[in-house]
Amino acid sequence: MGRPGKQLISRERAARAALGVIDVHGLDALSLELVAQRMGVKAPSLYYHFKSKAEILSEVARLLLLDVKLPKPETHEWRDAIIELNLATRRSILQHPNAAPLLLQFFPRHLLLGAYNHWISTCPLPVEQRMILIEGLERLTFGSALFEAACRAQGIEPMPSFDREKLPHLAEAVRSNRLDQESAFVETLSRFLDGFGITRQTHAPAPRMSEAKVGKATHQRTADSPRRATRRPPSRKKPARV
Amino acid sequence: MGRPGKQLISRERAARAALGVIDVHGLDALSLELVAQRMGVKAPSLYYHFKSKAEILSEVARLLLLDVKLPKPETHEWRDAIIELNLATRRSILQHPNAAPLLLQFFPRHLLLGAYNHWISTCPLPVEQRMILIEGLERLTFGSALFEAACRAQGIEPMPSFDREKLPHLAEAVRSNRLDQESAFVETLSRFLDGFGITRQTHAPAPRMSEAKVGKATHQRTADSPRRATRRPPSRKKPARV
DNA sequence: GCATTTATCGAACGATAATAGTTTTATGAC
DNA sequence: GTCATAAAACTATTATCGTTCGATAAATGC
Repeated sequence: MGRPGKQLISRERAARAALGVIDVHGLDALSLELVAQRMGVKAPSLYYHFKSKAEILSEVARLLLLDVKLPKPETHEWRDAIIELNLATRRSILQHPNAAPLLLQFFPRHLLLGAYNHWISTCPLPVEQRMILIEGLERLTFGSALFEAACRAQGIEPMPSFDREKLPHLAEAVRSNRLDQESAFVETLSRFLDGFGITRQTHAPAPRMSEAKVGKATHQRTADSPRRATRRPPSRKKPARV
Repeated sequence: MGRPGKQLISRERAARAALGVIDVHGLDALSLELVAQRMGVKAPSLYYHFKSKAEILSEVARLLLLDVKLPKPETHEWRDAIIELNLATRRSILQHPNAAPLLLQFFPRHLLLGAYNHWISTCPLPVEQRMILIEGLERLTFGSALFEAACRAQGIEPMPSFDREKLPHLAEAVRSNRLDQESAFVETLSRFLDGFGITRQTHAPAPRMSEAKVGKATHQRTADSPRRATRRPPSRKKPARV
């Protein structure tokens, strides 16, 4: 064929094609031939733009984070904003559950450094604790997203079936847990931030047991506390995605 | 050769051989031929005991959790014990950084259910919060271990080098963070438990970081902490550390 | 002692990542 | 405009690896 009039392959286009293949056929079934086929080219041509299959996968991992839909800043205080950001990150990852494991091998942390710098600069904590907080959030968010992605990719439930008679306390705890996975994630973030003393900063004098917190935050739930149905993401206006 | 006098291959032996290969050569370089070679057999023989390579990898993932050295129970209160358990889990995983990613694809959660049942039964929280706590700990522990394993497997540092002039706040936070990865992990667990109001019960004289029992990062808590954690969002505090 | 089952091996197949060399077209200097 | 060079695709090929199949010989059971 020789050199075509217009360039057929770019790193971005190839990565998107690969992501598409992974979404449909799964990570194990990804072959360069499928990627090339989807782009209307032949497999070896990819080696002009990438030096290996791993390099393509690395680019796919980059895509997963590049596509994070950032919530608009400024509107919230630090705690709310960081929860929203991590939630948005989780949602983006879970849009491609089959590709998510790539984030482990090819984690593009440099993509995050700018954001980290910003969040650290406004973090209401002593400086020597800020890295701990940021890294903890990172592990929670990606750990949570990756494990749930793995479940979805395999079509299994997060909690496998087990003998309720043999594990009664676990069964009771599972039964009593009213939160879906996303709400549980937000709750987990909230608790972690609570642990650092980062609570919702109302401009009124600090309430002892603040109601109306951002995420899902948690009050002691007595048996008759009316619980909001299933999910209530931090932003009031944003409906949870399907 | 025909049938040998003594069975040469067992699922366990094969999984251990595979784990050995992975430790030395990495996950990508794992081939059935290397596994068989290490056992003194031929590759196709493995298919008498496993139906696929994936099944072998699944067994390897099981090994990673089976080999967790459980700390002796009863000696600590709930909080310390759960931190020790998660720390032990993390250490076990990090003994095989190259194999760790297998835990994502082949997570043997059923191995954990018995332990979860036990920890839930003694968890000092309202029942509807216990699952959130346990799952949060799971994500933190495995997320942290997997990401650090990935770093070690690739021989890179957790925080990549960056331009200190462009990201001054991040640089300052990194510089001020005195905790190594393991201590940071324990600190993260502690903060998360704090967020649930699960604080240390002992009123012993405050141990300094380096000599604390569980890791280095159990911070002393003021003696008036309520034990039964209904809800106590800790107000902002500055633990005197370093 | 003989048939059956068990647990290995050898050979071969198909898929696939990667390399090498070829071809055609666009680009830039004169 | 012409021409040399680089760009960007292709074809052909190789090597590796997961997997299957049939053969084989030792162990087991009646």
